[in-house]
Amino acid sequence: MTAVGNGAQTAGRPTRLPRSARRKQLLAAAQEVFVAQGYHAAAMDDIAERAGVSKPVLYQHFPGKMELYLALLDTHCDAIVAKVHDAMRGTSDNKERVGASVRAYFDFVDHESEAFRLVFESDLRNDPAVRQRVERVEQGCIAAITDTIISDTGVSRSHAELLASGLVGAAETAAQFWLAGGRQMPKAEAEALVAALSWRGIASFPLQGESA
Amino acid sequence: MTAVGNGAQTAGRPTRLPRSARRKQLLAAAQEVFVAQGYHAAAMDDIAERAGVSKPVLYQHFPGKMELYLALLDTHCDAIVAKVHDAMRGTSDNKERVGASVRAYFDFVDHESEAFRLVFESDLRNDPAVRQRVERVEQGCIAAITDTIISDTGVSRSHAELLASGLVGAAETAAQFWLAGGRQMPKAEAEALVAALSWRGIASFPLQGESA
DNA sequence: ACTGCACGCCGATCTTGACCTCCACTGTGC
DNA sequence: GCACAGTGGAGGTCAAGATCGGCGTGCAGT
Repeated sequence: MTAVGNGAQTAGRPTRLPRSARRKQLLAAAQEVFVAQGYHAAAMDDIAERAGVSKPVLYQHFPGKMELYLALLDTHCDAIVAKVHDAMRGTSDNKERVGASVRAYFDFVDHESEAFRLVFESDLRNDPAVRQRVERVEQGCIAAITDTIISDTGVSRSHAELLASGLVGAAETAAQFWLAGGRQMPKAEAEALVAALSWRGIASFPLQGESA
Repeated sequence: MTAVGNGAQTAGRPTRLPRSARRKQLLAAAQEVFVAQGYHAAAMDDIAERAGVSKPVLYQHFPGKMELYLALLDTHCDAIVAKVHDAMRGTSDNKERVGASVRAYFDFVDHESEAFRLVFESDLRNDPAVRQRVERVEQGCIAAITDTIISDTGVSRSHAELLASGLVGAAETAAQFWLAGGRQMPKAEAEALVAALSWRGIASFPLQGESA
């Protein structure tokens, strides 16, 4: 659908690309196929065909299917964590922070839904290398929020982490739901709703110290 | 680890089981292998060996790997939805409902972590049949909560669904986090924390009607 | 401008691994 | 003592990841 570079290229014109450009094009094609089919169902033939090249070219750029996938994953893994970090550092108003975090997730889903699905709907979580990276993303997001929760509410680290995981899960699942439902609601409206839910949930926490 | 029925059985004693019992045992063995290895990495040989039988027996009970997996999935899919439904119908106090729902997730994770991982960490979400079932689970949970939200707050269905997805995501992710972290906190404590977060988030919603 | 070279690319192929069935054995009822 | 039902291990098939000999194109040197 959203054509990669040159898409299905003319049979008579085998375009000759410099290595760097070819590599980027291959990554783009691989991303489309991996997202559409999942890792296992995606065949190297599909990726090569999508890029308009043959398989040997693929193997001249990447040692194997797994390395190709990991290269893609690494490209996007830091993005969402960085966005959440920015949301935390961008302001000192906690309500704003919650809103910005939620917006970060929805932005990610809205503008980079492919990357989102690649990271959060990966069918390779069983693989140690992939698992490590995906968990690192969620851990990173949770950690960023955890620190703020601790410094502003004083709850214990373990409690703060659990709360942060809940908030992250809410934003993540809601964003995913909004995307899966076909964006049936303006993005800003969905963001506001989830932000309100999250903020009301977390806002009053310092008031009631929880007993162990 | 958690031995299935008779575990690795003695080579000299080919135990003879009635069909029903054999089937249940095969399902149990398959569940262990699928959870431990994931669908793709799990080999039919492994499952047969784990059950202490040979492959033909497996194929006399299930037509193929996929059917075996689906049978397993179907066994557990309804469980979590039913628990959430029960949580909704068990009381008319909404705070209790939130607590019971959260407890449902944590119970599921605590007592049936294998089933949980089977459903929520499946590496077959791309397969239409599996995708349908997993989405049906989440849709079912969301729907159960959605109805209550609508009838008690009067927000529009689309808004209620998004809120419900957020709550479900919070419970699900928090439970997963709690499990992944090695249950570093008493279950009741974690439940109470997440329930408090969710309840504070959703409780005051009717008060502030959101503009369309 | 003509020729030889080097390089990126492609079609066809190999091999592995996993799902799915066929021949020999063992224990039981008459 | 004998037939028989059900089990266990060895093999077929196929898909998909990974790889070799040819081809065409752009460039340097005379």
